Amino acid sequence: MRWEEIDSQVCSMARGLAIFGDRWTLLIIRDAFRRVRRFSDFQKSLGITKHRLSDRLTRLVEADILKKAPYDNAGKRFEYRLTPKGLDLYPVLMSVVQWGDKWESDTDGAPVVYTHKTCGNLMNTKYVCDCCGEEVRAKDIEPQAGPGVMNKIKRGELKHRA
Amino acid sequence: MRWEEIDSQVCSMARGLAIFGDRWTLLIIRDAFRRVRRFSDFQKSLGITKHRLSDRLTRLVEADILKKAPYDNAGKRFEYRLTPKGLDLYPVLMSVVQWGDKWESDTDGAPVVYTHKTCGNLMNTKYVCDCCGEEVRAKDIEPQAGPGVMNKIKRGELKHRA
DNA sequence: TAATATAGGTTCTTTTTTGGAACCAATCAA
DNA sequence: TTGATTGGTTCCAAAAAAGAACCTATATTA
Repeated sequence: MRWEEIDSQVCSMARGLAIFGDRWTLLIIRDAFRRVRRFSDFQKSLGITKHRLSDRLTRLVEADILKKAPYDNAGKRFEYRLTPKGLDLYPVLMSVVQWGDKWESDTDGAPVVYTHKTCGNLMNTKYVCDCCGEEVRAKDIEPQAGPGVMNKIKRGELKHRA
Repeated sequence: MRWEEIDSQVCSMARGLAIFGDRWTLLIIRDAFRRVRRFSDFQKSLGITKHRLSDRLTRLVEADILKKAPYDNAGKRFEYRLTPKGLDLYPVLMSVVQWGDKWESDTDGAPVVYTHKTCGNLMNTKYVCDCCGEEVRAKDIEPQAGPGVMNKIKRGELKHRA
């Protein structure tokens, strides 16, 4: 399968990865959360080539994850800021960080720690069921075809999987 | 910067992405969670070329995310199963899925829904502070240099960032 | 005012990574 | 015994990424 076709899968992960499943995109978004906003600052922070950065920023704007806002009087220079859709990626980033802290830290420990302003404590994050509040584990979860699949089957656009 | 150097950053996200920050790897892991275990089944499910799949499986085994286990008598055929380190990626996958469900679903709705066996309800996941239980939002969080950075600064291996 | 610097790119060339097809050896099933 | 299946490897062409040079419009400095 060609990569461009990957988001045609009826799968939210494939659709997500079609947008940020590459080397740099999530690192750009990470920087955006750290309040990096300008082209040159992204470049300094990441060590990415200008060409790549330009391309990725354009795609992120097209995907409505970043938006451009002029910041000089002439209106010819822009900064890139997270949209609500982009801000919503926070759990994705934090879950990667959390995993990396646990499994890929060297003996010095986690590179960054987080204080939760709301409660004042150093924070670890937990992934919970929003209904019972219990921590989510793969084995406790039963996936089933949802409306995005069922409706397509009804209309004959998708075949039943065995 | 060359991509191979990316995991030299003192950043848990960069280190994670060095392992699964490419087109296919997270989709392979997604399939592993769906109990896909054999080479040919991964291939059928993903539409990835054999070459790529072979390479990615090898890397995932090296990264201790999958392990090979023989499944025929002669011990010459293997299946790939998630290790504890691999199983720990569940929140990463689910946070991508959750985001995709919200922002990239077509009008039919989410492709897959999840029942939480523990409480019996259809589940949405929530990312919370493990201390106060409140949902985590970017603006409530104050990142600070952690031991992984501080210890290196003490030993003079890293410069202070402004 | 001229020269220089900076931001935000684009263009060009080389290297690396993919995709696709063909091939291969070991097992299995008819 | 023949053919199919599994789990790959090898080879080539196409696409994507890295690196450097170049470009244009402001802003700054001499």
